[in-house]
Amino acid sequence: MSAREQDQVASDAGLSKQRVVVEAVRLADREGVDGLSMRRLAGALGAGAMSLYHYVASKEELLDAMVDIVFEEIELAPEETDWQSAMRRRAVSARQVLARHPWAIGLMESRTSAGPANLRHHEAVTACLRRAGFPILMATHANWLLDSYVYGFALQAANLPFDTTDEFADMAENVFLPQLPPDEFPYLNESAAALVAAGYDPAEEFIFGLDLVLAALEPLRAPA
Amino acid sequence: MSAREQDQVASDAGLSKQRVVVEAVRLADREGVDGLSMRRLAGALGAGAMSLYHYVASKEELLDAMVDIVFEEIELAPEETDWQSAMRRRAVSARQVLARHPWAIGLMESRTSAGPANLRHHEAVTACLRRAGFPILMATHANWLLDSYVYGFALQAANLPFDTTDEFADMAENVFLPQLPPDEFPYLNESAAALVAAGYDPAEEFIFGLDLVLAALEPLRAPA
DNA sequence: TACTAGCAGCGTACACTGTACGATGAAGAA
DNA sequence: TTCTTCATCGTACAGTGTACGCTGCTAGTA
Repeated sequence: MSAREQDQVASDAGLSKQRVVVEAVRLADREGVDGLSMRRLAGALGAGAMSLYHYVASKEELLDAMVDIVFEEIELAPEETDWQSAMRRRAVSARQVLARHPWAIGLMESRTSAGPANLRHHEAVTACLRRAGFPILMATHANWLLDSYVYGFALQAANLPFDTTDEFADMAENVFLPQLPPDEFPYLNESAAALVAAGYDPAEEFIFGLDLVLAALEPLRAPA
Repeated sequence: MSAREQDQVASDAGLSKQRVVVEAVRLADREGVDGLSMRRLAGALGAGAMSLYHYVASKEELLDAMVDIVFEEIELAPEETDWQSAMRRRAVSARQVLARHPWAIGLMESRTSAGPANLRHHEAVTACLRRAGFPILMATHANWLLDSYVYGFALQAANLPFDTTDEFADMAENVFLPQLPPDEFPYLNESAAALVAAGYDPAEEFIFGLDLVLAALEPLRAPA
């Protein structure tokens, strides 16, 4: 089958691995990963359940492919700017993508194989750090630190029920504070009240830690 | 039922929420969270499947309770030392616990309710930071940064197939390097080779980023 | 044209899941 | 004795992943 015909099929009614995986991502975004079953996915594609197995060896492989599609949405570290700007852009992009597909975070654990998109990111990040003058070991440390921060932040943000200043204030006053006995949790009470009063904005939290980490990494560069 | 009788039941053949949840954690450790079904759990407890529902409203609630048990294993931030030592101890303990129960990391996402053990940790960490002189907003930032690093690191470590210098060298030489075309991934090739040659030890990776973060947070303290 | 091979698609079936419902039997109270 | 309460569990049902094998279409060959 020629490449042209493949495109034809993919954009038409016929199935293809692309179409299956993309629709699976859409379904998981809409209904969560628990709502993703082979039968429902097939239904969304107007096909029979077993037809999917012509494009995907198993549900596990489907999940792997879904995770890799998510990685493809993340901006690669750009080459033309200074290393801190490049790392910041990639981290912010990753955070946005993982906020769009929160199910992908939990899926990364238990999935040993790094997909091709994941590998390309590691290469681009390593390239950026090495060109900025980080020795190999320091670039490895920086890679771990940055990825840990991004994934960990996304993981925490995924189960918090607020994204904006107003939502935070609402949750703090109507849910957190009433549930936290002041004598048992004095500091949490103090914090929640003070953050609400100060108009705390959760959306800015990510950048703060990110910039702190980037600044702390700066001295680890060797003079070029 | 008195507290004594409850203990009796818990330590005897009879069921109890404690016994159910503890056995569920053991099963998940042994077989992964996918291998944990109500029927298998009941079997491990020598009971019928439906008996579990007298102690747990649903499997969701069971998973919540399992996550909270895991949090209980993490050392609370000690009060008697300087803030950096206290934070380091807690972070190292959390990393160890999450390495023992890797399934718990993926479970945290999708679980909105913070259990009591989780709340106690946040209180203890906040208390430590506040006493060390961090203003409320800075303590919040530090909390996010430290937790993100710990969880993100645990998440990454959970799907890596190596823990020691030897395992890393073996994987790098026999799996990574043969799979990475040098022209497409020049920097990853260079890094893998250099790290193997230098006897890279993955076990030390966690402390490096942790100490870097702690040092970067130090200047954010306000003078007491 | 007729025959064939390969292949996309899918219907059925099986072992397994979470759990609703109701039965069973034991223990204690009246 | 009878009644209530409660832990335990058997059965059943809808839904899961997927092995197996049947269709019908298309391309190629003779």
